[in-house]
Amino acid sequence: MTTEPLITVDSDQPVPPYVQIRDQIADLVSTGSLTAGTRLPPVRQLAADLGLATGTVARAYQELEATGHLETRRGGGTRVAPHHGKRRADVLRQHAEDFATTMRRLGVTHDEALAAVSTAFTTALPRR
Amino acid sequence: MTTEPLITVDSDQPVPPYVQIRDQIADLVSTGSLTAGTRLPPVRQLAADLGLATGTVARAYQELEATGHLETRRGGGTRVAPHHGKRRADVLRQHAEDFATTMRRLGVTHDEALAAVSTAFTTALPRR
DNA sequence: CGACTTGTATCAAGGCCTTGGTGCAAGGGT
DNA sequence: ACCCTTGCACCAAGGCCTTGATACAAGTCG
Repeated sequence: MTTEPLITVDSDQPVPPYVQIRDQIADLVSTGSLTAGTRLPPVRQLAADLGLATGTVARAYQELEATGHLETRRGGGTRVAPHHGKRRADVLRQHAEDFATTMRRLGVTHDEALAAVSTAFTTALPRR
Repeated sequence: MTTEPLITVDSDQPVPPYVQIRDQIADLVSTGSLTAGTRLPPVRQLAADLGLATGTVARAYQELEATGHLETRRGGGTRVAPHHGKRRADVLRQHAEDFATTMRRLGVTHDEALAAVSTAFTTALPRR
């Protein structure tokens, strides 16, 4: 058997393929599973592997470049962008702010929110 | 001029009207702005006020009943459900778990996450 | 410098979701 | 018991988003 496929797409899921690809790669980059400079398969190859059109994969790559996850050069391929350290911090802060905003909207206090997160962290069982 | 409209819909926004209605009411209930037993306008009236079809408002009410925010009785109107205290706790826990899951996925530590939330809470400026 | 690799642009086709409008059913209030 | 209020179901119309396929442009590498 070949190497485990980097990306998989489940057509049963309601979320469109290009989003699945985008989010999966974003995760791999954010978690460090894909290090800076790592080259990704060309759009045609990945599209062929997944049974999709090139434009679909291209859209995923494109949005990932816009968010700073990837860097692309025509003829040179697509690679993981170098500054993902700083980006992770931004992503973390963004998530924290969204969470805080939601909590305030619900009328949850600072301490209450922290306690909930702490509990969730220890309890946290992956539910996927 | 009449009383401040409880709900408003902005057709320019990309999010569909029924979602806008649903989320706004959900917020009002969660924050306690609408207390248990408070009666909401009939679907026809709210629809007329907003320039929408009855079915659109009905859908919002329906989903809110499914999530436990509201209770509806034909002929009796739609009212805020009584147990929103317990519900708020559930919602809080759910958000906390989602946040924790995301943080783990990003490889963020327990302490790091708590610090980020704490910071976000003090910084948090409403962004609407 | 030239052929090849790779991402990009474009446009039509298809599907999914949302909305309007109308008629119906259930329950409330007098 | 009756009439009225109110939510619900249904169905067709319209719009937005996504996809496929193909042709094109821009770099790369020998």
